Amino acid sequence: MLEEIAPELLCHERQQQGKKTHLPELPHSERVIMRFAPNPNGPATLGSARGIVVNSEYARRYDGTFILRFDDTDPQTKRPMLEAYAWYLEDCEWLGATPNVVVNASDQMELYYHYAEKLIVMGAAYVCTCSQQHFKTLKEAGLACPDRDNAPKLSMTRWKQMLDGHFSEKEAVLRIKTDITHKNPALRDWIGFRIVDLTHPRGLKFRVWPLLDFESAIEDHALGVTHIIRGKDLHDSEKRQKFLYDHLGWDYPFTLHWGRISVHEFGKFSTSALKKQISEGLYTGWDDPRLPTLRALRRRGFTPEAIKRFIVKLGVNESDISVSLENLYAENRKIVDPVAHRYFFVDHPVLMHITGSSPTVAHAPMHPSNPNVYREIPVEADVCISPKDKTFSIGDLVRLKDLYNVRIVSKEPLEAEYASQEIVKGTKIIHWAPPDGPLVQVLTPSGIDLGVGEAGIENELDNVVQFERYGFVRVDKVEREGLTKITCYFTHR
RNA sequence: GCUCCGGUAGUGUAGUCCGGCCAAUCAUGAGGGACUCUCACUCCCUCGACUUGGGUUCAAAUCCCAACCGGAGCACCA
Repeated sequence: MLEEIAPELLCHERQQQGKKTHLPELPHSERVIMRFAPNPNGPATLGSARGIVVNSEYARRYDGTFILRFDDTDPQTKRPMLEAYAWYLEDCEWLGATPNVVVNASDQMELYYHYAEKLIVMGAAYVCTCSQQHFKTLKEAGLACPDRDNAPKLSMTRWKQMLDGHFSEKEAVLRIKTDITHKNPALRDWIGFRIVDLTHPRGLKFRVWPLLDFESAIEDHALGVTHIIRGKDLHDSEKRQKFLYDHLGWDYPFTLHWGRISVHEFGKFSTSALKKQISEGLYTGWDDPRLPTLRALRRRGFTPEAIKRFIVKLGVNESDISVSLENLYAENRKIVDPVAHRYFFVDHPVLMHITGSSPTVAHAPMHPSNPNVYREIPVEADVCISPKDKTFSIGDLVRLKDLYNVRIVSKEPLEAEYASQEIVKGTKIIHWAPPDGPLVQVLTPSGIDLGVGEAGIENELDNVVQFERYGFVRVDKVEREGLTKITCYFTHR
């Protein structure tokens, strides 16, 4: 209908949409194949989520293909972690970014060797036996290594020697010819392959492994990648790879870069640093609520949609950014608040003895939007309240939410007497919990809050609920033997 | 040191390509108020930015030059 009346309006709509999501339109969008290419040396973090979300969103927008590729060709320095392959896939799926294709770079070794040999034959690559230090000196002076002019045949012989064990680690590398006098030293004759005498975690027994620039360049072409979005730390990397594309007569994909992202609440983090801290016992695991991993955020009860919106709103910008999780909290709150059941939870509870009341049952709405659906909390003559709420004075009227009003008789010990039933405007309202309620511990990014909750929370396993006046939490674990014990992960206020 | 990139409110972002409609958008945040049996949600109001200095022009956030500040790469890591 609208297409018929005003097709240009629809087009406009799409433009607006692009602006609204902060992701600008991509050029050459007729055909879009994009990839996210992590090294699975640890689980996905909030930083990885940016790569997953932005790449997959673009693929979706243009009806293209989203590829998850594991750049796992370093068995040594950034050694892949076996479990992480599946974790990444899990996290992608969780974020609604199920890849159309999943590949392991380490499965493509024959392909890389094929091109290595092709380049050697072409005279575009050579085996260099300079020491690391010596080559650096030459490079900085703009001088070629003597091996650079070796005949392709000789280079090929020496390449085979790299493969068959004639050379040991560090004794020889395969370099890609660029321009030894290029004004940017970083681009001069870079290394395509090096020797690593360490079995790959996946059990692969190659000893000559490609470095990122080679692997990624070949792989992007093999997969038909059309658009690349990645960190600007790979800026020079791209220029290196373009030399390879020139050698092979290929066109380099369209690329975009983003700057470094640092999150106020997490500071700067790296997968390797986290790995170390976990092994030292600083954290309980990769899903410790204090960590910026997707597994941790999931456990804390963040919705994938909120993470997606949070990331998309950052846009794609080359400037480095420092963002607060408050933005993520706001997004998540919008999603979770309308549906999260309300419960009372009192941390570090203190007992309030109430006189003059008869046993009753409090009716508290599961959600403020519908008072007809409520929890029932039996109350005898005592409740628990939070010490934070003990700001009242003797004689003050205090409203126990959804229960009744009491008048404070004594603060030490805490005693009150029943005052009235109906709400009195202007009365301080506090939440409370029955003394015999389940034991609840809330794991927060800054520590553990121990307290008591109300019955019913144990039925919310895996759900995000709101502990009134405390914050949102995800019910993580329920132990029912004897006294009910519940473990929650703090989401946000 | 060499090479590259970036600088719009506290934070993130739109606008910069193709100067004027930008006394600069939206979100988040902060302050205030309304609503509410939550310090949540919702609604209203307020706060707050074009790094600096030159130049071009009738007109500059937008173009040019310089400076300053910030970042990245210069690994047999990704």
